[in-house]
Amino acid sequence: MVQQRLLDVAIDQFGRLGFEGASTRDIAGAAETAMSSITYHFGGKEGLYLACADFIAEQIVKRLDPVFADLCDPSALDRDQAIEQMLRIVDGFCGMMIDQASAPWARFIVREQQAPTEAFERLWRGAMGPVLDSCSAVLARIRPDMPPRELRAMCMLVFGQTMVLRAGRASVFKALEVDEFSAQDAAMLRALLRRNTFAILTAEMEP
Amino acid sequence: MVQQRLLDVAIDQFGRLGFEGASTRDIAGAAETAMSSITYHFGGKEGLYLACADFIAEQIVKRLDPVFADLCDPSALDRDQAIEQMLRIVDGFCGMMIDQASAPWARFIVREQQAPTEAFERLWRGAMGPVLDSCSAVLARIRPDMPPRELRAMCMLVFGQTMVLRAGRASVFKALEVDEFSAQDAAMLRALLRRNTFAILTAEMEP
DNA sequence: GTCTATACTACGATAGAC
DNA sequence: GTCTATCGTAGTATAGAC
Repeated sequence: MVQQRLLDVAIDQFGRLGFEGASTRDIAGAAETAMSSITYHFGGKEGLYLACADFIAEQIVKRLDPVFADLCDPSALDRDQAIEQMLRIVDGFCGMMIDQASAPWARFIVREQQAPTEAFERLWRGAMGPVLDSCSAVLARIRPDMPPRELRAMCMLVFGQTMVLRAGRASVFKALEVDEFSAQDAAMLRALLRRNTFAILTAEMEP
Repeated sequence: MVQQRLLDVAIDQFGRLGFEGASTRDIAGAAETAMSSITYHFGGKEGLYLACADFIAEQIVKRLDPVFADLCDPSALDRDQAIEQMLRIVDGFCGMMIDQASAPWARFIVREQQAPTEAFERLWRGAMGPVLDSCSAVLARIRPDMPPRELRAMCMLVFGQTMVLRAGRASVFKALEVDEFSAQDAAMLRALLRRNTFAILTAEMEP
């Protein structure tokens, strides 16, 4: 499928070089098609860019689906169940962040966050917003005292611990003195993350 | 100073548009000088880019200096002092991440991390590496049982919580339903972060 | 639907006046 | 040191063949 090949290459190129830096010539070339296919299928460079955002949102939802599948009604969870659920969610994020498959998506998204455009709106509405809603619903069962905005902020901070594995990957590599994560590294990071998250979720309110 | 104006504009443009996306014409124009000044002062586009990295590293070290100033010998700290020190460091990071002044640096750095070049080496050697070393030395006093690589990984995860405030700022804004951080938002985030960090640092080793 | 060919614009680098 | 002028290259878009 030409469209799919174009999307795959475009996500990679836009992620690495940015919207302005990527060239439709190169994208079409790497997708082994003519430059004018972009115009035909997506209406131009910008249309291709937005289609990338939509596609990524779709993929993220698909990737996280198993994590959220058995979470039909968060308000039915008791505290311990909610904690266990939250640990599973964070571990799911962590897996996605460590996984090589998320690299192109992550590059694209991280770049969008720095200077958000219409593409970010689509990413948020399509994937990130719904995920945050689910997370804060679970967290609300653990911290019933917390106001909604604080719950959401808390989710973002916890999420930040996993995000650094992607958005700050070059630094994490330097810190661990490696060029890629070994299975042992991944296991260590997951274990640390689970422990940190558990500590955060179960801490007393007043330090 | 023409050089300084060029650096300021270049950090902004490179951060927003990437190396390939930014144009020396626009940079020179916004810095109110001729395009050929870039060749004269920095040897070309790439020289300017690397000079940006060096300048940012310098600024970060300067910005964090008060936080690390009274940390001459981390190995002399007892556990409680080390915890207090770590909380101060994280709060310092948090302040830097929330501060508008760090926005252009962050854009530049986050972009570099996605596809590291020589500029990232300079950022790491100049600022991030030394900061990590200091942090893990302090953390070692709190977790004397932890192997060095795990200490460094732990620092990165804790750091991730603050990094999300910059690298994932667009998402945090969405989560809090704002367009910029109010003083109250900043205070809430700092308080949450302090509490989370305290919980992580003082948690039992086995969850 | 997919390609080739082409029009038009903007890019980085540099030579040379001042 | 700073500017203007210009060269060669690479960008997007589009018209038209097949």
